Amino acid sequence: MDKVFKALADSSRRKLLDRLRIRNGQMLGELCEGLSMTRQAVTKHLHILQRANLVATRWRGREKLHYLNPLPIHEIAERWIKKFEHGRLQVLADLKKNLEGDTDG
Amino acid sequence: MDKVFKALADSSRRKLLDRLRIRNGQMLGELCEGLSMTRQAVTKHLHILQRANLVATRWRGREKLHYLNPLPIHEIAERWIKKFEHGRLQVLADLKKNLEGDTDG
DNA sequence: TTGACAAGCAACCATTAGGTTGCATATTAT
DNA sequence: ATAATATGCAACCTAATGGTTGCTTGTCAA
Repeated sequence: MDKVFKALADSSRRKLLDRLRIRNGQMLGELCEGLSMTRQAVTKHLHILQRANLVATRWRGREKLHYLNPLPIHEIAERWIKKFEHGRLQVLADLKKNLEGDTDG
Repeated sequence: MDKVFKALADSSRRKLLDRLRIRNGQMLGELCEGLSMTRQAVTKHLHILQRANLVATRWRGREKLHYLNPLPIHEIAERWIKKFEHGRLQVLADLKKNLEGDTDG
């Protein structure tokens, strides 16, 4: 779980995931196109995404294809974010109450 | 958006949010209890959460109370994660197809 | 088989992040 | 007033992060 959060913390990596969502199965070179970063930098980002299990790869000859795995993101939504969404209105009510009602100082 | 992702990337900070979710409106000292970290470290984490708009504060005398704001988390779920959940099954189907069906090399 | 292409590996660098320590400030209770 | 409490501020340190460069390896096409 921590690896996923860490992986998602960088905007370049989120951009890479976005690209794969739009077109899955791209090779490294394709993913590098248009980015102001060296190939090596992209490689490192992709490795981090792989270690977080957000990206799976497959060789086709000399080409390495990258596939998005949205499951970890789904799990975060399910196991973590939902906790906070559940209490959303409640917490907002609390906040309002505390910021307004309690202004006695 | 980036600040929120960055803020959520650290497990200590996620823990602090958890604590506030369980009991909202805690002061610094309370949030420090039981953590193997100095008060200053916690302060820094809370500042990062504040800058990401995940935590709001309010002074009551010399005590600084901290309130959870789950809205940014909700927005991430809405604007970002849903994109990936939407295509989840599709992408998994693609992945399966590409990993199995195409094994001609 | 030679050259071009796709990617890997390793060393290095600058910046940021997480954490500590020491001291200052403001509020409360005695 | 004084002491204890609750927090802030600033400097400092180490390790991790994001990035670069140079060189090597493997694969495909001519």
